[in-house]
Amino acid sequence: MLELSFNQETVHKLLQASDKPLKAYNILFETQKLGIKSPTQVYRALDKLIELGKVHKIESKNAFVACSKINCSNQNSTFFLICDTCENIIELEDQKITDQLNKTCEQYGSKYKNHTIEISGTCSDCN
Amino acid sequence: MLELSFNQETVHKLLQASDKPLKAYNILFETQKLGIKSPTQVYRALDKLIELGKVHKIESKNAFVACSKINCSNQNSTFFLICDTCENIIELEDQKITDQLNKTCEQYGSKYKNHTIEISGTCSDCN
DNA sequence: CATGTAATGTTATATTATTACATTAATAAA
DNA sequence: TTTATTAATGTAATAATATAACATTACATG
Repeated sequence: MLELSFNQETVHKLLQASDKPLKAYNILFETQKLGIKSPTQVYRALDKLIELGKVHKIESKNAFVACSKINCSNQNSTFFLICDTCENIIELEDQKITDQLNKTCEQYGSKYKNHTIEISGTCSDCN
Repeated sequence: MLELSFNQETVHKLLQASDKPLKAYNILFETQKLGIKSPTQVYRALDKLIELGKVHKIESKNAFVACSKINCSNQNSTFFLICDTCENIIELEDQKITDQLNKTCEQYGSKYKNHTIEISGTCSDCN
């Protein structure tokens, strides 16, 4: 799996070109001119891209963004600042937060696998 | 708004009685015998309960849990440990994490409003 | 008891996501 | 280079999640 397939590449490029998270059906509409025809195709591409760490799902918005790092693994300390006003999104890493979460998990005897961390607010431009 | 309405109470009680997050349509099926008839009614009750801090939405699962504290406000430091295996969920608060997140927001000039923090893994019983 | 707000009931529909199954492409092992 | 295997595709149908719209009823409070 060195290279992305056509559908994967198409979806990935669209996400990379966007400064906001995109919803699956918006991705579908945008890529229909390029040959993608059904939701299934979009979701399959997204699944793969997420697995590869090239795309993240924003759970609180049911939307998807291209990874802004080189390539995230699932085990990363990634989290998001999301602007309520302009929908801009910043992807961040902070080992301190992940360490703290790990510590908490240990206290409860839980084995940490991965996380969703999404902060809503207003970005510097909007407040 | 001292007391919950019938629909709100019905949905709240069901969630309180459950040790797992419940999905909206499961709530609907369970409460149909009690008089609730449509998705709208369930979602309306959930919206209100969330607003009151009596229920939380688990974004990564599109499911809902009763707040295990007295009553969370939205500004709380709440987060969740979710077991992938048994679906058990633990609601926690940790001011340190929230402080850290706030600090990060400040660095980016963002104004923190609220957050979604969901940790997946396996609980002490399942690992 | 009038008035405004909150909640309800009901129907329809929008949005998000998956299943199922047949086919084609790509990879790599014999 | 054929064959086996895995990955990706195409297509249609449908499941699961959530909201819109509008008419009505309950209810707090001034």
